[in-house]
Amino acid sequence: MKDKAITLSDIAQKLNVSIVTVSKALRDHPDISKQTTKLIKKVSEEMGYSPNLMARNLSARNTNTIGVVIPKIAHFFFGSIIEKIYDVAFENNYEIILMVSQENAEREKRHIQTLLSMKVDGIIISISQETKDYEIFETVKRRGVPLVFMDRVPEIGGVNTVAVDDYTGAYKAIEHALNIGYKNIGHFAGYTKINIGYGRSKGFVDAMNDHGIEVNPDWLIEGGFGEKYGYEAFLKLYRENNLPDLIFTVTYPVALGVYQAVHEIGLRIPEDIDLICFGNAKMQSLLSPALSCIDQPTHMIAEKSMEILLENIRLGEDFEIKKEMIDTSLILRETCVAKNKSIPSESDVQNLPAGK
Amino acid sequence: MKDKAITLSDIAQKLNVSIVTVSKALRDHPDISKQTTKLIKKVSEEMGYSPNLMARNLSARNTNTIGVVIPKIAHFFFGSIIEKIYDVAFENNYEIILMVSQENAEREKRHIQTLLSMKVDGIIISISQETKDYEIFETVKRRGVPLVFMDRVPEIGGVNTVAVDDYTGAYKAIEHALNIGYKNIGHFAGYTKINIGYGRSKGFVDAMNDHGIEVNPDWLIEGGFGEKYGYEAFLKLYRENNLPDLIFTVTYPVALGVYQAVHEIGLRIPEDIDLICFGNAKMQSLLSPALSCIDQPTHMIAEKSMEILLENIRLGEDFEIKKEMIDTSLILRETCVAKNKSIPSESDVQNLPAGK
DNA sequence: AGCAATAAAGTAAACGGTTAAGTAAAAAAT
DNA sequence: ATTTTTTACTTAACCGTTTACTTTATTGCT
Repeated sequence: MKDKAITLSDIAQKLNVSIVTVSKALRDHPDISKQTTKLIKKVSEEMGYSPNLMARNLSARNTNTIGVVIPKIAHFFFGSIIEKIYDVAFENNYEIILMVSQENAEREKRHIQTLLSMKVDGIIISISQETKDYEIFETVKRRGVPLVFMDRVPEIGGVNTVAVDDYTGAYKAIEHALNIGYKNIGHFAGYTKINIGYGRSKGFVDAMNDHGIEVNPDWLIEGGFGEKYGYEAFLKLYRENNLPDLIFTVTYPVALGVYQAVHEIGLRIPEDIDLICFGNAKMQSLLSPALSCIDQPTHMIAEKSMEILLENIRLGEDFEIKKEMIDTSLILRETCVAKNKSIPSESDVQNLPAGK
Repeated sequence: MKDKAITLSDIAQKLNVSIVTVSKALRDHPDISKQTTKLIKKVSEEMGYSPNLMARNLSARNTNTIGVVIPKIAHFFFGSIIEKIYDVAFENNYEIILMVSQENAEREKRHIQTLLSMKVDGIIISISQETKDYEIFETVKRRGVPLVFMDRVPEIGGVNTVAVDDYTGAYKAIEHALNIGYKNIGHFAGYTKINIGYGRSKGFVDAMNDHGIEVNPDWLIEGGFGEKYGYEAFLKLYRENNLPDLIFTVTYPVALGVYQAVHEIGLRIPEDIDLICFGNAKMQSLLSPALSCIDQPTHMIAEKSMEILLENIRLGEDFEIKKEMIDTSLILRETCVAKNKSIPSESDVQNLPAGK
């Protein structure tokens, strides 16, 4: 009942030529005459031939495949990065093998090993919250597999990185907050072991200090990058009756967690507690109030990462390590616009629905 | 500088045994003694061996790999389905090859061909908006590759499907709307060629008719499943000065588009225009007002799809086609709760941040 | 006309594994 | 003590391609 897949050999037999002739013809090799090539292509089309990629990759030793490892997928930030990566890959005739670590270092390691086993031509990775052991990355380097760290980068040398300028982004946001009159500012900082946590946190602290304000240690809470952490951190402060006037959250999900908690308690944003976060998402402008943020252009992160990786793949040993820093911009909506007073924001043009 | 990857042959040479012995030992084949097995495993560990999956899959003719094709990825619905699929695959020692069609039929077809070329063990697909030609799916069937259609299913027989009970979900929602007093109800219906569009639309129409209300054709607008369509459809009605009291949107992004337009115009939800949509997303409860919806359990969709596919893979020819229907539930928040009057909703327990 | 160059194929080997079919030595059965 | 079975390996063949090297016929050049 079920058709076996057509192979080069089937076509060769039918046409009474050798397998190699077919193989060459299908790849427009000059060895084969125009005529024969045309015939072979026609017949293999008719027979419904599709190459066995396992065999091809095995023998050709490159797979035209890129491995991507991310910590989470059902999140706007990674979702849109991934979407762009897929698009760029498609344009360049590469396939993507996507792995999701679920913020688990052990799983991340296994995924990378699998990618190596699959002989991907290169790897883009955004490391998990818990990744501490960088040994596996050394292995990747030793294998000569091009590697780009994206957004979350470890502190090791000799690797390509595409990171957001977390420090400056956070600094600018806090500076703005101070300018409109805030002094009691808290920070939900996530994991400060990772560059993004560290950079944002440092930007916060420096901005405060540079403006002569001391950071209240009770208001600088570490934890994670997800909603749960924002939710709990806020409840903790609330229960202690020790709320700042403004909270700067390390990610947008953390801010959502705060929204959730604030909603449940029955407080109002920004009157009772004001908020700003690092990271933009389409729907922030639809929150009530619309959430101001530091925008990190996900498409640019994805494009740059792919650009660097593809070039690294092309040049091989001749490629020189690149460290890319992506600029952020402050998007002000209805939070953090005036101390304890909400004013309508300018319409947020960037968030218009994207064209098809 | 760069290490070549270790192969079976390297290990065999070092230990003065044959390649086959190593291959068998690593897979705990009974042919090889406990002792030798242990030694071989130890040595290959030390040497950092990792199997070449291309080679393995080529000769073993199964890849332990599942292909997944979805139309979009940076959307909550697909994002969370994918996340769950990855988890289930991981637990079952399968790899996922994810392809994103971007709602493009041509691209979808190419992706499926690639998956066939990659010799995936099975395919899960949610077809694009525009897919009309089902020929490629026949090819998949003929090749004997297990196939599951998920959420968006075509009208062809003899295939596994996991679909949401769109009709009943829509029907119940409209019935509720009618019960609280709405009569002038519009529907942004997306593509009614696809099951999800068709089912939801039919549920809407039948519920209206069964309650003795005629559907106003001006208020039944077809288009797409994205924000842009919701945005534009709403503006169109607004400009024509022909707004219904309540709009039921085919997806959650369409509703977001409406929110966007409503915001920009300066109208209020639900006072000026009320809204309910098909599809749930974590952040809907944080919108203002919190958006009521028909919840489709993404995790269940993902789990069922994987369950059916894995069983189909296991049983092969003996497997009997399965058609799974997933129930929905109505989640009422702050929209569509009382005609032209917003009341606070019960707290939405399901949307508490998920535990780590 | 004679010989090198070129065009259009074909052959052999390799890619790194797996599976099936031997084989020699050791253990068990008669 | 001889045959049979089991144990522990090895050799050969194959998975479906590609690449490097030959072969054969044709063309071009002097």
